[in-house]
Amino acid sequence: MLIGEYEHSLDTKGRLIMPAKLREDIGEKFVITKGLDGCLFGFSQKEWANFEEKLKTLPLTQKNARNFVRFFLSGAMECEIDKQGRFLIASNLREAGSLEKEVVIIGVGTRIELWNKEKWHEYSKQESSSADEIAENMDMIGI
Amino acid sequence: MLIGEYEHSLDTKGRLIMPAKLREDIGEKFVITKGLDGCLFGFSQKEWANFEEKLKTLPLTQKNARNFVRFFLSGAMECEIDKQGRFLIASNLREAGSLEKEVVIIGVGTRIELWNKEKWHEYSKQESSSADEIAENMDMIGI
DNA sequence: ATGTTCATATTCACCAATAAGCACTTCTTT
DNA sequence: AAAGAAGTGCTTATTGGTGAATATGAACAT
Repeated sequence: MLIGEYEHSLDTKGRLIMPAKLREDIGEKFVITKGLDGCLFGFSQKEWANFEEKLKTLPLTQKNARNFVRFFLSGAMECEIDKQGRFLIASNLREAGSLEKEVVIIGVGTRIELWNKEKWHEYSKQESSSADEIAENMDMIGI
Repeated sequence: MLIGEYEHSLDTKGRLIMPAKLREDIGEKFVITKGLDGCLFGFSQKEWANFEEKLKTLPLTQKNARNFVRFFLSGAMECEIDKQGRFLIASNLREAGSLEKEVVIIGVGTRIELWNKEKWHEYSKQESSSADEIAENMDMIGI
Protein backbone atom coordinates (compact mmCIF):
# COMPACT_ATOMS: atom_id res chain seq x y z
CA MET A 1 0.00 0.00 0.00
CA LEU A 2 1.52 3.27 -1.13
CA ILE A 3 0.92 6.05 1.37
CA GLY A 4 2.47 9.26 2.63
CA GLU A 5 3.74 12.58 1.37
CA TYR A 6 7.37 13.25 0.56
CA GLU A 7 9.19 16.27 -0.76
CA HIS A 8 12.27 16.03 -2.94
CA SER A 9 13.90 17.93 -5.72
CA LEU A 10 14.91 17.17 -9.26
CA ASP A 11 18.61 17.25 -9.96
CA THR A 12 19.98 19.18 -12.92
CA LYS A 13 19.43 16.18 -15.18
CA GLY A 14 15.80 15.69 -14.27
CA ARG A 15 16.23 12.78 -11.90
CA LEU A 16 14.23 12.34 -8.71
CA ILE A 17 14.76 10.34 -5.54
CA MET A 18 12.20 7.65 -4.90
CA PRO A 19 11.47 7.94 -1.18
CA ALA A 20 12.81 4.93 0.66
CA LYS A 21 9.42 4.11 2.08
CA LEU A 22 7.85 3.75 -1.35
CA ARG A 23 10.66 1.81 -3.00
CA GLU A 24 9.66 -1.62 -1.96
CA ASP A 25 6.06 -1.26 -3.03
CA ILE A 26 6.60 0.50 -6.32
CA GLY A 27 9.34 -1.92 -7.37
CA GLU A 28 12.65 -1.37 -9.12
CA LYS A 29 10.95 -0.81 -12.46
CA PHE A 30 7.69 1.02 -12.69
CA VAL A 31 5.62 3.13 -15.08
CA ILE A 32 4.82 6.81 -15.02
CA THR A 33 2.17 8.52 -17.11
CA LYS A 34 0.37 11.78 -17.40
CA GLY A 35 -2.12 11.89 -14.59
CA LEU A 36 -5.28 13.77 -13.74
CA ASP A 37 -5.56 17.15 -12.03
CA GLY A 38 -2.15 18.23 -13.37
CA CYS A 39 0.09 15.64 -11.77
CA LEU A 40 1.87 12.51 -12.97
CA PHE A 41 0.85 9.01 -11.97
CA GLY A 42 3.27 6.22 -11.18
CA PHE A 43 2.28 2.54 -11.10
CA SER A 44 4.11 -0.56 -10.03
CA GLN A 45 4.36 -3.11 -12.81
CA LYS A 46 1.57 -5.09 -11.31
CA GLU A 47 -0.78 -2.15 -10.96
CA TRP A 48 0.10 -0.97 -14.44
CA ALA A 49 -0.88 -4.31 -15.92
CA ASN A 50 -4.10 -4.00 -14.04
CA PHE A 51 -4.70 -0.50 -15.32
CA GLU A 52 -3.90 -1.50 -18.91
CA GLU A 53 -6.44 -4.27 -18.65
CA LYS A 54 -9.09 -1.81 -17.65
CA LEU A 55 -8.22 0.53 -20.48
CA LYS A 56 -8.53 -2.34 -22.92
CA THR A 57 -12.11 -2.92 -21.95
CA LEU A 58 -13.13 0.57 -22.96
CA PRO A 59 -15.14 0.76 -26.18
CA LEU A 60 -13.04 1.98 -29.10
CA THR A 61 -16.20 3.22 -30.65
CA GLN A 62 -16.58 6.08 -28.22
CA LYS A 63 -14.57 9.16 -28.80
CA ASN A 64 -14.36 9.84 -25.10
CA ALA A 65 -12.89 6.47 -24.42
CA ARG A 66 -10.43 6.74 -27.28
CA ASN A 67 -9.19 10.03 -25.91
CA PHE A 68 -8.88 8.63 -22.44
CA VAL A 69 -6.83 5.68 -23.60
CA ARG A 70 -4.60 7.84 -25.80
CA PHE A 71 -3.97 10.23 -22.96
CA PHE A 72 -2.66 7.57 -20.66
CA LEU A 73 -0.82 5.32 -23.06
CA SER A 74 0.91 7.97 -25.13
CA GLY A 75 2.08 9.66 -21.97
CA ALA A 76 3.53 6.54 -20.39
CA MET A 77 7.13 5.49 -19.91
CA GLU A 78 8.95 2.85 -17.95
CA CYS A 79 11.33 4.04 -15.25
CA GLU A 80 14.10 2.22 -13.49
CA ILE A 81 15.45 3.13 -10.09
CA ASP A 82 19.25 3.35 -10.04
CA LYS A 83 21.62 2.20 -7.34
CA GLN A 84 21.27 5.49 -5.56
CA GLY A 85 17.51 5.38 -5.47
CA ARG A 86 16.86 7.87 -8.28
CA PHE A 87 14.93 7.65 -11.53
CA LEU A 88 14.89 9.80 -14.62
CA ILE A 89 11.73 11.57 -15.76
CA ALA A 90 11.60 12.27 -19.50
CA SER A 91 11.34 15.92 -20.35
CA ASN A 92 7.90 15.68 -21.95
CA LEU A 93 6.53 14.26 -18.73
CA ARG A 94 8.33 16.78 -16.58
CA GLU A 95 6.60 19.38 -18.65
CA ALA A 96 3.21 17.67 -18.48
CA GLY A 97 3.44 17.60 -14.70
CA SER A 98 4.89 21.13 -14.41
CA LEU A 99 7.83 19.69 -12.53
CA GLU A 100 10.67 22.13 -12.23
CA LYS A 101 12.70 21.76 -9.09
CA GLU A 102 10.72 20.94 -5.99
CA VAL A 103 8.47 17.94 -6.29
CA VAL A 104 5.99 16.36 -3.91
CA ILE A 105 5.58 12.61 -4.17
CA ILE A 106 2.48 11.13 -2.60
CA GLY A 107 1.32 7.57 -2.15
CA VAL A 108 -2.34 7.04 -3.06
CA GLY A 109 -2.86 3.37 -2.42
CA THR A 110 -2.40 1.71 -5.76
CA ARG A 111 -0.30 4.44 -7.33
CA ILE A 112 2.01 7.33 -6.58
CA GLU A 113 1.57 10.87 -7.82
CA LEU A 114 4.18 13.49 -8.64
CA TRP A 115 3.22 17.11 -8.11
CA ASN A 116 4.81 20.45 -8.53
CA LYS A 117 5.27 21.46 -4.90
CA GLU A 118 3.35 24.71 -5.13
CA LYS A 119 0.50 23.18 -7.04
CA TRP A 120 0.23 20.43 -4.49
CA HIS A 121 0.03 22.79 -1.57
CA GLU A 122 -2.48 24.92 -3.32
CA TYR A 123 -4.55 21.87 -4.11
CA SER A 124 -4.34 20.26 -0.71
CA LYS A 125 -5.05 23.47 1.14
CA GLN A 126 -8.18 23.89 -0.85
CA GLU A 127 -9.24 20.29 -0.36
CA SER A 128 -8.61 19.91 3.33
CA SER A 129 -10.50 23.07 4.04
CA SER A 130 -13.64 21.38 2.82
CA ALA A 131 -13.68 19.25 5.92
CA ASP A 132 -17.44 18.91 5.98
CA GLU A 133 -17.34 17.28 2.64
CA ILE A 134 -14.64 14.95 3.81
CA ALA A 135 -16.65 14.07 6.88
CA GLU A 136 -19.63 13.29 4.71
CA ASN A 137 -17.58 10.99 2.58
CA MET A 138 -16.32 9.26 5.68
CA ASP A 139 -19.88 8.62 6.66
CA MET A 140 -20.56 7.14 3.29
CA ILE A 141 -17.90 4.51 3.56
CA GLY A 142 -18.49 3.97 7.23
CA ILE A 143 -15.80 5.38 9.46
CA MET B 1 -11.35 -0.20 23.45
CA LEU B 2 -9.23 2.92 23.32
CA ILE B 3 -10.12 5.37 26.09
CA GLY B 4 -8.60 8.10 28.21
CA GLU B 5 -6.68 11.33 27.90
CA TYR B 6 -2.91 11.53 28.15
CA GLU B 7 -0.44 14.34 27.90
CA HIS B 8 3.08 13.90 26.58
CA SER B 9 5.68 15.83 24.71
CA LEU B 10 7.53 15.41 21.48
CA ASP B 11 11.27 14.94 21.69
CA THR B 12 13.64 16.94 19.51
CA LYS B 13 13.32 14.42 16.68
CA GLY B 14 9.55 14.52 16.64
CA ARG B 15 8.92 11.30 18.52
CA LEU B 16 6.08 10.77 20.97
CA ILE B 17 5.47 8.28 23.75
CA MET B 18 2.50 6.00 23.23
CA PRO B 19 0.80 5.90 26.64
CA ALA B 20 1.23 2.47 28.18
CA LYS B 21 -2.50 2.02 28.53
CA LEU B 22 -3.10 2.41 24.82
CA ARG B 23 -0.23 0.26 23.64
CA GLU B 24 -1.88 -3.07 23.74
CA ASP B 25 -4.97 -1.97 21.88
CA ILE B 26 -3.35 0.12 19.20
CA GLY B 27 -0.73 -2.53 18.48
CA GLU B 28 2.98 -2.31 17.79
CA LYS B 29 2.40 -1.00 14.30
CA PHE B 30 -0.41 1.37 13.52
CA VAL B 31 -1.35 4.13 11.10
CA ILE B 32 -1.75 7.83 11.66
CA THR B 33 -3.49 10.20 9.27
CA LYS B 34 -4.65 13.75 9.04
CA GLY B 35 -7.91 13.95 10.93
CA LEU B 36 -10.74 16.42 11.25
CA ASP B 37 -10.96 19.50 13.48
CA GLY B 38 -7.21 19.93 13.24
CA CYS B 39 -6.07 16.78 14.97
CA LEU B 40 -4.47 13.56 13.79
CA PHE B 41 -6.14 10.16 13.83
CA GLY B 42 -4.42 6.91 14.75
CA PHE B 43 -5.83 3.52 13.76
CA SER B 44 -4.83 0.01 14.68
CA GLN B 45 -3.84 -2.12 11.72
CA LYS B 46 -7.13 -3.90 11.84
CA GLU B 47 -9.19 -0.73 11.72
CA TRP B 48 -6.99 0.67 8.99
CA ALA B 49 -7.22 -2.42 6.79
CA ASN B 50 -10.94 -2.07 6.96
CA PHE B 51 -10.75 1.52 5.84
CA GLU B 52 -8.30 0.76 3.03
CA GLU B 53 -10.60 -1.84 1.58
CA LYS B 54 -13.33 0.70 1.30
CA LEU B 55 -11.11 3.32 -0.30
CA LYS B 56 -10.03 0.86 -2.96
CA THR B 57 -13.55 0.56 -4.24
CA LEU B 58 -13.83 4.25 -5.09
CA PRO B 59 -13.61 5.15 -8.79
CA LEU B 60 -10.58 6.91 -10.25
CA THR B 61 -12.78 8.69 -12.74
CA GLN B 62 -14.66 10.77 -10.18
CA LYS B 63 -13.03 13.88 -8.94
CA ASN B 64 -14.71 13.72 -5.56
CA ALA B 65 -13.44 10.26 -4.94
CA ARG B 66 -9.94 11.16 -6.06
CA ASN B 67 -9.86 14.07 -3.66
CA PHE B 68 -11.03 11.98 -0.78
CA VAL B 69 -8.60 9.16 -1.38
CA ARG B 70 -5.73 11.60 -1.84
CA PHE B 71 -6.53 13.38 1.36
CA PHE B 72 -6.39 10.27 3.48
CA LEU B 73 -3.71 8.25 1.85
CA SER B 74 -1.25 11.04 1.21
CA GLY B 75 -1.83 12.14 4.78
CA ALA B 76 -1.21 8.69 6.21
CA MET B 77 1.87 6.94 7.47
CA GLU B 78 2.62 3.70 9.21
CA CYS B 79 4.16 4.06 12.64
CA GLU B 80 6.05 1.55 14.67
CA ILE B 81 6.47 1.74 18.40
CA ASP B 82 10.11 1.32 19.42
CA LYS B 83 11.49 -0.58 22.36
CA GLN B 84 11.11 2.47 24.51
CA GLY B 85 7.46 2.98 23.65
CA ARG B 86 7.95 5.90 21.25
CA PHE B 87 6.94 6.46 17.63
CA LEU B 88 8.03 9.01 15.06
CA ILE B 89 5.56 11.44 13.50
CA ALA B 90 6.58 12.66 10.05
CA SER B 91 7.04 16.39 9.82
CA ASN B 92 4.19 16.99 7.41
CA LEU B 93 1.80 15.36 9.87
CA ARG B 94 3.22 17.24 12.82
CA GLU B 95 2.48 20.34 10.87
CA ALA B 96 -1.00 19.23 9.85
CA GLY B 97 -1.84 18.56 13.49
CA SER B 98 -0.11 21.71 14.75
CA LEU B 99 1.98 19.54 17.04
CA GLU B 100 4.91 21.40 18.47
CA LYS B 101 5.90 20.24 21.90
CA GLU B 102 3.04 19.35 24.17
CA VAL B 103 0.60 16.84 22.78
CA VAL B 104 -2.64 15.39 24.11
CA ILE B 105 -3.41 11.83 23.13
CA ILE B 106 -6.97 10.66 23.56
CA GLY B 107 -8.63 7.32 23.07
CA VAL B 108 -11.88 7.48 21.09
CA GLY B 109 -13.03 3.89 20.94
CA THR B 110 -11.82 2.62 17.63
CA ARG B 111 -9.09 5.21 17.16
CA ILE B 112 -6.81 7.58 18.99
CA GLU B 113 -6.45 11.29 18.33
CA LEU B 114 -3.42 13.51 18.69
CA TRP B 115 -4.00 17.14 19.57
CA ASN B 116 -1.95 20.20 20.17
CA LYS B 117 -2.41 20.65 23.91
CA GLU B 118 -3.79 24.16 23.73
CA LYS B 119 -6.13 23.38 20.91
CA TRP B 120 -7.44 20.41 22.79
CA HIS B 121 -8.21 22.38 25.90
CA GLU B 122 -9.84 25.08 23.90
CA TYR B 123 -11.90 22.55 22.04
CA SER B 124 -12.90 20.48 25.04
CA LYS B 125 -13.79 23.53 27.08
CA GLN B 126 -16.07 24.66 24.35
CA GLU B 127 -17.60 21.24 23.90
CA SER B 128 -18.12 20.36 27.53
CA SER B 129 -20.00 23.56 28.07
CA SER B 130 -22.58 22.18 25.72
CA ALA B 131 -22.93 18.96 27.63
CA ASP B 132 -26.68 19.32 27.64
CA GLU B 133 -26.65 19.32 23.93
CA ILE B 134 -24.55 16.21 23.92
CA ALA B 135 -26.96 14.55 26.28
CA GLU B 136 -29.81 15.33 23.98
CA ASN B 137 -27.95 13.73 21.13
CA MET B 138 -27.49 10.63 23.21
CA ASP B 139 -31.20 10.18 22.97
CA MET B 140 -30.67 9.66 19.33
CA ILE B 141 -28.68 6.51 19.83
CA GLY B 142 -30.80 5.27 22.68
CA ILE B 143 -28.81 5.66 25.86
C1' DA C 1 9.68 6.19 55.57
C1' DT C 2 12.46 3.18 52.33
C1' DG C 3 13.28 0.55 48.51
C1' DT C 4 11.54 -1.39 44.12
C1' DT C 5 9.53 -1.27 39.82
C1' DC C 6 7.55 0.78 35.88
C1' DA C 7 6.48 4.67 32.74
C1' DT C 8 8.17 8.61 30.84
C1' DA C 9 11.68 12.37 29.68
C1' DT C 10 16.03 13.74 27.84
C1' DT C 11 20.37 13.53 25.74
C1' DC C 12 23.86 11.63 22.87
C1' DA C 13 26.02 8.95 19.28
C1' DC C 14 25.61 6.36 15.22
C1' DC C 15 23.83 5.10 10.70
C1' DA C 16 20.89 5.40 6.59
C1' DA C 17 18.67 8.44 3.36
C1' DT C 18 19.13 12.30 0.69
C1' DA C 19 21.26 16.55 -1.72
C1' DA C 20 24.56 18.27 -4.62
C1' DG C 21 28.41 18.49 -7.46
C1' DC C 22 31.31 16.54 -10.88
C1' DA C 23 33.18 13.41 -14.39
C1' DC C 24 32.44 10.33 -18.07
C1' DT C 25 29.89 8.29 -21.85
C1' DT C 26 26.91 8.35 -25.76
C1' DC C 27 24.42 10.48 -29.21
C1' DT C 28 23.25 14.35 -32.08
C1' DT C 29 24.26 18.34 -34.53
C1' DT C 30 27.11 21.17 -37.01
C1' DA D 1 36.29 16.47 -35.72
C1' DA D 2 34.27 19.52 -32.30
C1' DA D 3 30.59 21.14 -29.48
C1' DG D 4 26.48 20.48 -27.12
C1' DA D 5 22.82 17.89 -25.00
C1' DA D 6 21.21 14.06 -22.44
C1' DG D 7 21.95 10.11 -19.60
C1' DT D 8 24.62 7.47 -16.10
C1' DG D 9 27.39 6.78 -12.23
C1' DC D 10 30.48 8.18 -8.47
C1' DT D 11 31.86 10.90 -4.34
C1' DT D 12 31.06 13.93 -0.57
C1' DA D 13 28.43 16.49 2.91
C1' DT D 14 24.38 16.97 5.45
C1' DT D 15 20.18 15.75 7.55
C1' DG D 16 17.11 13.21 10.01
C1' DG D 17 15.79 8.70 11.96
C1' DT D 18 17.08 5.07 15.30
C1' DG D 19 18.83 2.97 19.35
C1' DA D 20 21.25 3.20 23.77
C1' DA D 21 22.09 5.20 28.22
C1' DT D 22 20.68 7.71 31.87
C1' DA D 23 17.66 10.56 34.71
C1' DT D 24 13.26 11.57 36.84
C1' DG D 25 9.12 10.72 39.02
C1' DA D 26 4.97 8.19 40.29
C1' DA D 27 2.89 3.91 42.20
C1' DC D 28 3.28 0.29 45.10
C1' DA D 29 5.00 -3.00 48.63
C1' DT D 30 7.42 -3.75 52.75
